[in-house]
Amino acid sequence: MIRVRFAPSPTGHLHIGGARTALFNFLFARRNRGTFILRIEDTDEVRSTPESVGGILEGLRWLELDWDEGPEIEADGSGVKLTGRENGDFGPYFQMERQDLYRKIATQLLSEGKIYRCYCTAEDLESMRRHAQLSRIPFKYDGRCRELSEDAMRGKAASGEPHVLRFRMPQEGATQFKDLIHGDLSFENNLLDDFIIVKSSGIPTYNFACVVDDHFMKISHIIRGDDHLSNTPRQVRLFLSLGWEVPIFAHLSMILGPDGSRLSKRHGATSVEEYKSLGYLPEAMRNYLALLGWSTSDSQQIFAPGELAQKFDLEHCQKNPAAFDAQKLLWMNVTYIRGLADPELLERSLPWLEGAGFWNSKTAPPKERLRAIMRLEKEKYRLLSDIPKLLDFFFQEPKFDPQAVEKVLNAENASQVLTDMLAELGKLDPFTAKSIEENARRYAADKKIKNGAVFHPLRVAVSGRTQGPSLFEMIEMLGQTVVLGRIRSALQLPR
RNA sequence: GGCCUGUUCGUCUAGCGGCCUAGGACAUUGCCCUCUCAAGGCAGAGAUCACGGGUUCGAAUCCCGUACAGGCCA
Repeated sequence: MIRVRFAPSPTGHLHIGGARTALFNFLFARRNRGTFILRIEDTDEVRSTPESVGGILEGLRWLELDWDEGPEIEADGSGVKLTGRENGDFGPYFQMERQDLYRKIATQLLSEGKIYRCYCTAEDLESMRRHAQLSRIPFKYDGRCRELSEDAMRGKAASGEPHVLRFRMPQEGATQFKDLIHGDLSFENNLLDDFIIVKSSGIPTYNFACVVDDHFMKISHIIRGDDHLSNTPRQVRLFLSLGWEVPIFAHLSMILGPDGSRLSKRHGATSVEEYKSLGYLPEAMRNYLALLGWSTSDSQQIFAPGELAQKFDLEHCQKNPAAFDAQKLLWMNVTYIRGLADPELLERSLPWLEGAGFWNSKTAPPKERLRAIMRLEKEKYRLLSDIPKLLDFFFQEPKFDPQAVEKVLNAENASQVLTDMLAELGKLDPFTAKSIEENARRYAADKKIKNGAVFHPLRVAVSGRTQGPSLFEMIEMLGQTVVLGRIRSALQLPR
């Protein structure tokens, strides 16, 4: 039975890297008819926030990475909310609610002598660290509390001195584990120190809580970023000393910024939330993220719905880090937008049209008309947020681009052309793209001027700019009354 | 500083000993189409497979070293 998990710390937004890890876990689960579990690792008391939990869940939901077990949420218009209930038989899925379990396991380990109390203070550790630095050897806890005498131990315990719990790491041999991406890996034990499993506050450390949860949640495969690779031998050691079966690992390479350094804010948007509000489509995001560090043998780029879950495998995951390429993401978004059927595209862009004040559910314009307008520029939308920007002149008076006015409307003959066309278009019936075009071309031919000398001023007059949809369809869509009005206004423009 | 992992066009990647005079995609260049901008079509440029040694009849592919990058512990 395949069981995988995504285990974010709610200390910030859902990062691109986290989203990719979640995606790979999700795809692996779906591909193998396994279970995808969401666990919240909130043991960092100071940095964890409920807002982060909400944000992360919302991001996952937006990407449609639906988890089979974990916190239950309900969605309303404004976002997702925790219900306080959970799905799955292996909860709770918040680590802070699993303290009793960690304590129980720690007690057991202590009684078996596999861990020990360490009373070293921060100052003690600091001096060890300095010492190590001075003698240019790597810092490693020296294990001085490892063999405290019974008496000393009892004394310290009686006086209630604060202590941590440390794992008794074997000093010889090696620890190996299976990694589906890197192959079998082996680490020398003597390089690992007696790491802390419970802090003096009584809160378990990441390495400990993670192992306990992965065991009790029956996780079969741990798929995570390779920044955890160095932690893995410690965790394997814990599994072993508890007599638990060790899961199979898969360490994903990191995602880097375009300059090759770790992806961070200075590279631009790094959270899923930002991409959502920028106007990216979740399916484009998923597709792009899937291809960061994974590929098929034929380098397929675009995947139909469900196809990723069908084809995904860990064997084709890249070992080396991948640079995040915003340009390719954008291309992918364009591809997906174009692939959307018109009604679907309209539904998706309604929030943006509404945001721009071009639509609302009461005053319309009717969706039929919106769809027709949107179709005019469909191949030009890179982001959903481009749509209102590109189409604004259909909904409001054009904002004249000064350069366009200077270059086109102030050109020789432009006023004459517009004046003539005003008359021509005024008597045109029917007012269709076809009739408008025939009329404009005939006019140019009669006057022996270039088509462009007619078309360009018309375009700027009705839309305010030099770039836009097919001129005649645009004019038809605007309608005779509006077009005549706009040409008149353009003729009044200060020169 | 130690350890770990990695290194194929600018970028994402295919490749798992002969099919590679290295394939695809994004970006890029030119041309065509054209009422603008796009889109589309066609053509092109771009990687001595990090470097140096081996192993082999034969290596991008296997082994060793070096360099560089990233990660973890500090």
